[in-house]
Formats: sequence, C-alpha cells, structure tokens
Amino acid sequence: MLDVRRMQVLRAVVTSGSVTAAAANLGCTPSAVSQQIAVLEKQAGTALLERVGRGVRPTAAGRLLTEHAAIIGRHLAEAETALADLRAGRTGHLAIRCFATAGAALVPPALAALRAEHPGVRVDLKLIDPEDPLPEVAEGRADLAIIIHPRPEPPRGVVLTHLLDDPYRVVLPRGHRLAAKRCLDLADLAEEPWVGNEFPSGPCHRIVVDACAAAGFSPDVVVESEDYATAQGFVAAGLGVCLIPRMGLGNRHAGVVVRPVRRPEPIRAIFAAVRESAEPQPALRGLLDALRAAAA
Amino acid sequence: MLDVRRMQVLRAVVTSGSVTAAAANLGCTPSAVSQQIAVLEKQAGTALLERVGRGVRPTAAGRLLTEHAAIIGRHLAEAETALADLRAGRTGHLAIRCFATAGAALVPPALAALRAEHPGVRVDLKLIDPEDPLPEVAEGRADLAIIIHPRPEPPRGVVLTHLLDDPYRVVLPRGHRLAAKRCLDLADLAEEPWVGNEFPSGPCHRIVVDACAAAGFSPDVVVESEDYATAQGFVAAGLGVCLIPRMGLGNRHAGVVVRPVRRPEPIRAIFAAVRESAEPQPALRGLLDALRAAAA
DNA sequence: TCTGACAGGACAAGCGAATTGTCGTGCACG
DNA sequence: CGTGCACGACAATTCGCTTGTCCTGTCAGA
Repeated sequence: MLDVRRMQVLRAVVTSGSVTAAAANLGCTPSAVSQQIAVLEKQAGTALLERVGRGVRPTAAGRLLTEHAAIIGRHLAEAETALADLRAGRTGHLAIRCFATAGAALVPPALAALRAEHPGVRVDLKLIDPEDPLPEVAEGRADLAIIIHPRPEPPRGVVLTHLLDDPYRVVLPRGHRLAAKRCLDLADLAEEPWVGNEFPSGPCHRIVVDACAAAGFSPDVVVESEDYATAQGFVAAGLGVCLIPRMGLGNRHAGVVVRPVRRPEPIRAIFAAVRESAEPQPALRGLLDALRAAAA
Repeated sequence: MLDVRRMQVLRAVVTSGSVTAAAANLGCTPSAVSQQIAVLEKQAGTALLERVGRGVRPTAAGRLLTEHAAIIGRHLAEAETALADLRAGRTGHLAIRCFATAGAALVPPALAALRAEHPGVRVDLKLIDPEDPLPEVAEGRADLAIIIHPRPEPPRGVVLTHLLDDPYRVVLPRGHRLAAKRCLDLADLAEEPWVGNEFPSGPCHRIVVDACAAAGFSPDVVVESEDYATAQGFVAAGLGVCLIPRMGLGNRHAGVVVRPVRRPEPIRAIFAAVRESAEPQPALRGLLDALRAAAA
C-alpha cells in the first residue's frame, strides 16, 4: 500500500520543482525528503523522479502519483474540516426522544434556540410514549431523552439533568361542588370517580397513585383515557375528576376548572438524560442549555 | 494532519465491529489497533469509539471519519491500479519525434504493432524537420526520437539503438546517358549538375557531401529542393541528378530512373534514441521492438 | 576553452521516537 | 463465577530524521 504521507512529500517536490525547495516548505532537510521519495519509489516499484542536470523532474509515474496525491490531499482536508465542523457543533445529528407533553411544551422553544446557535445541526425528534426512552440513550440510539422520574439506578454512563418540577393540578367539571375551593387537598378527591389519563405502566401513573396512597385512599378510576385532551373532555362531561400536570394543560377545555392541590402535591420531576461520553458535544451542550432555559 | 493509515485502522474497526476482529483482519494484535485508534483520537481531538458493554461503537465523529476513510481508501486503490497500469504499459503517453521520411515509412507500421500490444498507450508523434530531435529526448520533452547519424558524443543518459542502414540511390532523368549502367560509381556524377534535396544544416546533407569528397569532387548544386518528391520532379525535368535514400523513394516519379551507387555508397544510419532512465517502460520497449521489426 | 566555485541531490551512520508485542487488569455478559 | 473483550504499562524493534560527506552538473571568470 502506498503511503499517503510520502505521496504528499512527492507532491511537494513536484510542485516546488526541487528537493531542496520542498524540504524548506516541509520544514525538514533535503536528505529526509530524498529518503522519503526513495522509499516511495520502492513501494511504487518505479522511479518517480529522474535527475536532470541539477534538479529533478517527475517521471510519468511521478506525475500520475502527484495528481492522485493532490486528490487525496484534498479529500483529507475535506475530512478535517468536516471533523472540525462536527467538533465545533456546526454540523451533526441529534436524536432526541421524549414523551408527548414535553414534545409539545418544552422541546419546540429549545429547538428554536438551538437552531439559532447551531444552524447546521439536524435534529431527529421522536415521541415514544409510553416506552422508556432511557435505554435508547444508554445504548447509543439516541443522544438525549427527556424522562419523568429519576430512576433509583440511572444506568452507568448516563447523566441526568434536572429540568423542572411539574406539579399536578386537579381538573373538575365546571360547576362541581369542589370547584368552590381555591385550593384542594388531595384527600378531597377520595370519594370522587376518577378519569385515568396516564399509561398504567409509566412513571406518571405511579406518581399519582403514590400521592393518593399518601393521602390515604386509592383512586376509583371509572374511565381510562390516553391523553390529557380527551381526559378533559371526559371530565367536562361529568364522568369524574382527574389530575393533570401543569405542562399538560396548555390548551384547556372550556367545560372544566383547574385548581391546585396539596397534602401532598403530586409532582413529576422532568430530567434530561444524556450519555456521559456524548456530553462534550457542543451541539448537545447547547441543546441542554436551551432546554434549561425553556424550562425556566 | 490526520494519518490516513490510522483512518484505515479505524475503518477496519468500525466495519469489523470490534477491535479484536479488526486486529485479526489487519494481521496484528488488538493492542496495536487500540493504540492506533487512541493516537488518531488525539489527532482528531475527539473520541471516535466509545465502549459499550463489551465491544465498541463509533461515535458520530468516528462514523464521519470512517466514511472519509472509505473515500480516501478508494482513491488510494485507484491510484495504485493506475500506477500498476502505467507500469505494465497498459496506459501511458509516448512522445515521439522523427524526421519526415521515417515518419512516413518506419513509424506507421511500428505504431500499428504497438497499438495491438498496448492499446491504452497514447502516442504523440511530431515531425520536426529539420531541427535536431535529440535534445528533445535528452531533456525529457520526448520519449523517443528517430535520428540519422550517431553523434560522436551521444548525450549522457541517452542510449541509441541502430534500426537500419538506409543506402542512397542515384536518381537520373529517364533517358540520361548514365541510366544505361546498372550500377554507378559516385565519381560518375562529378561533372553532372545536381539537384539538392537535403536541409543544408542537417546530417543527411553532410553524408552526401562527405561521400562526394571521398570520391574526389564537390557536387555542383544548381537547384535546391526541400523534399524528395519535388527533387524527383526537378530531376525528371532534366535540371540535374540527385541522391535520395532508398527509404525516401517510396513513391517514385515516372520520369526518373533509380540506380544503386558505390565507391563509396553513401549510407545514412538510422537510430532510435531514448533516455536511459525511461528505458524500462514496457510501452517504450514495445515501441523499440516494433521499430526494429519494421526496419527489418 | 578551461578551471574553480557553487548548487543540488544521493548515500552512510547514528540517534530519537514511534510502533508493536507481551503481559496484566477491569468490566460486562452468560 | 468463568469467559471474552478492551485497555494500560513496559521492552524490543522498526522507522524516520539529522548530520556529515561525496558526487555531479552548472556557471562565471580568465
């Protein structure tokens, strides 16, 4: 296999016109250049330079190899600039996984800010309710995931960044007797029929159930919904009450009223998860910053 | 500057999927591969592989560099095949310089034979009467020259190959009194008017003049021509006699007769001149062989 | 035309650095 | 708990560069 470095030396000799000039350009002695060319000639199996008077002239093979050296050198420079772009965050891909609520409320402003600072970065955003996005990050299929609850054991090599605490609110049918209170206790809802609105396997569901248990009851779910908008519809129809996180109440149904709740106030903590090894990427750091700013 | 060799190592790792497999493919130990990657990462300023479980996975930068490594590797292979083609004589350029007579009689069959054996070789043929083609070869502007007379000192680094001896013939007007003889002595022409047909500065002219001097006279040139065809026209018109080399009598004028001449018989020796350093080229060797065959 | 000085490249020897191989260690998976 | 894999440290080798020297070709002046 031909040595690219030596080919560049040959190119320097051919373009400079002499071994000595090439050596000066390359910052070494003419002897070193001469030896490199000699080795390259041995590799190529042909003479590449021929002495003519004092000075050298490339042979046909030398000219051929010089042209290819120029091509390869150009590609190499291209690779270097591409790498520099990637390192500086000017280009790259970011694969983001999040759940639907965050996808609507948190990610768009963050992506807008990211695009302003790193216009060359492509973003691949996927909403993957209700699966757990954490393995996607841990196994390198995604660069950042927005998750709900800190696991007891976040996988090795994955770091979590707290973005915001999203408190739950009570959603009542307009005219409900409890709507008279400005702030409800969770235990007020113990005897009410409930509208379920979380995936039973997800962490959000667990937060609600745990809070109710702390308040001394277990919610009586009479109807299940899979998203907050239809859940509000069920509530407005008088089927029951429900808890919806504040971030999920962006567009509110006209037939419901929303009240804060306490004792306890269920809170879902939202974290960003990134691989530790991927953290130094400027684009990823920019995205994290933008997410923190959007959460505030 | 990135090291292409290490980039190929990276490519091997990425395509093989593991350091060990890449090492096996490359015929070295995993340690060597690992260290090469480490150095490349230092050069690139970024991590290129990240450990995941047992095994490694390329980072975004690693994938980027792998793609560029593939491109560069392809170009390198291309350069190698091009070089091999050139070495084997399958491709290349041959610049040939010759004088008009050889261009018409000697070179075409030789080029036909060359094309049969080396179809990819491009030929650049130039007739450069009356300049001396030898410097063209000595200084690398041409690969082969067909010249007339061996110089006393052929330039260093140039080798001459004898192709053929081309004897001069006497050309007489039809019905000339000397046309009765089957073979003339050169001295028979001492008192005749002569038609000149060589460039006065060229070697051919010198051969004729020297031969006449050896026969004891100096030709009385009454009219000068610059090529053999018009010279024959002058002879046919009865303006005088002349000497034309046999190779220059390919198409003969109807109004002349041709006779051999002796005592002495002027002979121009035709040589092929090539640079010593250019001699190992297969295409050039093939051309020399073809020229020798055409001369026989 | 000849000769001395200079420029330019090639070769030999020696040193320093890089590369490679052999070990051992840590980690993840079965 | 064993096995396979990747990584780190150290010794031997190889590679590349520099220094010094010689040879060749060119130019200028006599």
